[in-house]
Amino acid sequence: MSTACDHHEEHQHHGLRGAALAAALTSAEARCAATQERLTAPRRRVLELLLGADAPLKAYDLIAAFGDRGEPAKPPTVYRALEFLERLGFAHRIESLNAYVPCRIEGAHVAAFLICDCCGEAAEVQPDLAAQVRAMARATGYEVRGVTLEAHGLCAGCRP
Amino acid sequence: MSTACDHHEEHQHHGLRGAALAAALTSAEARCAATQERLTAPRRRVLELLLGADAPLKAYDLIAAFGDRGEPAKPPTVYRALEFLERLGFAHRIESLNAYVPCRIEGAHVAAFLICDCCGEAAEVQPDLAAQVRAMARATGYEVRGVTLEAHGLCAGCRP
DNA sequence: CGTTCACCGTTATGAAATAACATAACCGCT
DNA sequence: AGCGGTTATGTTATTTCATAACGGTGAACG
Repeated sequence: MSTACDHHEEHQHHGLRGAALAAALTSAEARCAATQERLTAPRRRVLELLLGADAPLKAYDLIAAFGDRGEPAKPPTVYRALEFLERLGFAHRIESLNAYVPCRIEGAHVAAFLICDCCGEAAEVQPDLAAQVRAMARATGYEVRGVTLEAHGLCAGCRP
Repeated sequence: MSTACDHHEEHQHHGLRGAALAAALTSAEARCAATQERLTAPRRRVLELLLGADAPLKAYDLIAAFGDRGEPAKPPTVYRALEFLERLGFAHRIESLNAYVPCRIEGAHVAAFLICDCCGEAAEVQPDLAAQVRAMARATGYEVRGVTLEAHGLCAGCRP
């Protein structure tokens, strides 16, 4: 599921549990309600799985974990939920991993990640690159609609 | 092959032809020779296809176009060549498209692209984001090994 | 109360990438 | 030349990732 890091002790968990998880889901419900969007059962379930995970999840990880007692979901169910969650800003796709993470930085932003190739951690950060990319785009008449920024390397815990 | 742009006349060609293509390949040979690397037949062929293309090519486009008279290559042949070309800096993978382009900016750099979602053009640019990403990384002890930056939007020719 | 629209479940298929193993070319050495 | 390590290629098969297409269901709206 994730590239395990054998030379370091277990990483701290990032996934939400119990009350924190429930609170995050309730918050998501509220944000949906505010914009006439519906956090339906499969969408909610996929968001729950993402929020509870300690590392980026692949689509087929979600498909396998979807059911309550081992029954997997059908691929379109999960892909449709992911599409919705991305559209509303609840989740991001990490292109270079074919994997998904819940959004960790609420509010308007360009999603950017520092990905550890050893332990699999993907830290979401908030770069101020809008200005630069915009400047470059303006020089050529290009209109930016979205930016993907993904750094690969080693996190502090995995550096030698 | 590329998302055609029906509301604008044909785009200028970016692909190299004839003498320019031959010169680029010869230059690549020279750069390989200087570092004890070998630009073998399949590698050269894949590079030739990338250099001649007007837009990012998918791996299976390369596989289909590989042979002289329609015979496709086997997937590993092309994937291995692409791996080599990326390692030497002759080509880049665009993660958000699952596609490949020849490197258009010689020399050390972080590859960055302004991708037009309408006509498929992918302009390589040279952002000065190393400083920013490095600063962010240093703050958390993260060691950067590579950065993917891909903007999606509309190029000047495709804007309404 | 019926239409409309978004959403869902399901089957099937398509597209992208790699595993695993066998063979061949290159290179430096004696 | 002949050997042996190394690098690259050929080949088959499989795995992983993603979407097309279609029919049914239920909330929302006049």
